[in-house]
Amino acid sequence: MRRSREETAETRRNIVKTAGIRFRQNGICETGLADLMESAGLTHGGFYRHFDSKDQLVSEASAGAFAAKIGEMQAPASTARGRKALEAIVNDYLSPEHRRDRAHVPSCRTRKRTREVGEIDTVRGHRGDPQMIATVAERMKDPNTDRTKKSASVFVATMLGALTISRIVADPKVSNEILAAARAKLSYWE
Amino acid sequence: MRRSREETAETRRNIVKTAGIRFRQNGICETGLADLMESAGLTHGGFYRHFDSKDQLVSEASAGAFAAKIGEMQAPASTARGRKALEAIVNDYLSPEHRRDRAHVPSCRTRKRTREVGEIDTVRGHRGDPQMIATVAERMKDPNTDRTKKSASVFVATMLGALTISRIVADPKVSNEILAAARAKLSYWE
DNA sequence: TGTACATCAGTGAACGCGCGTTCACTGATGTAC
DNA sequence: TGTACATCAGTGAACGCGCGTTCACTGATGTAC
Repeated sequence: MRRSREETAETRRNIVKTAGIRFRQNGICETGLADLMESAGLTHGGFYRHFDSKDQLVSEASAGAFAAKIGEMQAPASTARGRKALEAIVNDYLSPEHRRDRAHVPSCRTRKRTREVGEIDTVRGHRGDPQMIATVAERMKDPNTDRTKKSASVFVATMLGALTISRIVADPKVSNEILAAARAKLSYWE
Repeated sequence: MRRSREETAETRRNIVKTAGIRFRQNGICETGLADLMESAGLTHGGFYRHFDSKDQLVSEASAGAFAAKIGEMQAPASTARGRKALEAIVNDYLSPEHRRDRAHVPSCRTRKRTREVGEIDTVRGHRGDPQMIATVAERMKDPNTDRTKKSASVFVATMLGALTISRIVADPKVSNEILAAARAKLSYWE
């Protein structure tokens, strides 16, 4: 039952979109291809008409999620500068919604190779340079100075660490307190 | 070829010790039981004379590593107080040696269940309460106040985040700079 | 515009690999007498 | 202190499960004429 070009493209987009959702909900390793394809309304055999491997899908889906995240961060941030801009980033990054994201589970064995994805991409960007640090630095006063770059990197570290701990801690009350404490600290960062 | 009680206990200790090393070097999932047992000078069949499952070994090995880490942290920390004590903790936690540790890869599928281990245990402790935060709080002035507890949790978040980012970043120079920036920031923490 | 053939999206089953786990077996240690 | 039997640490092979990947097949779309 061959499909038209449009239908094919639509199916592919649908798979990527579904993957984005499932990866976030259940984690990447925990989402099997059969599962995923069923969610997308297909059988798993057809997967390889669209992708060379699960790895490829993971890359594509997390690239999409990454671009969306950076875009989100830059949208409110670009209207403001300094304190306000950073606040918007922090509030988004240290939000309960982001905490719930499960696509961050970092390592997954596909055949021989190990791929790292998820949260890491958000921090790192896709070419190895820590893009999130750059984004934060841009919003600080005196960007491009060495001092600011260092400050931004520790700023991001604090966000990432707080998010990680908030995900680890069992008690949701304690977890929220940690996020709040980090937000407070970051609000008068210098 | 039954072994004497002493030999048996020795073998068991040897397995746990070897596991500690291998897990740190190669990660937990990446260390297969066959590999591991061979490193310990045995064949993998005998593993189940000593442990019910790989999970059990992982728990035991990381409990050992965890205890050692906390002990290490508390040893120099207990001689000093305030700034000095924290400095010792930070220097240890944000050291290149700790960065090289690969036992932190957090998620691993063993049959049906998913176990989280490694770095997480160091932060969390073994009963769900964030033990590392408590350890840091104790070294601050006015411990037991709410303010200090919050400060300590963000302090630990910053350490954890900086370590995580330093592990992600490809360029070792940048990686070191991030660790250094975090150490600097944490040295005048209030 | 129609016809004939190639293409290929999607199906459903099977393959294969890694790796944790089990098992029959061996022979030295431990225990009962 | 010796003897007979049970136990069990360690061996090496086999099992089994999950899951990514491949494959023969189907029939609608795309293309050539």
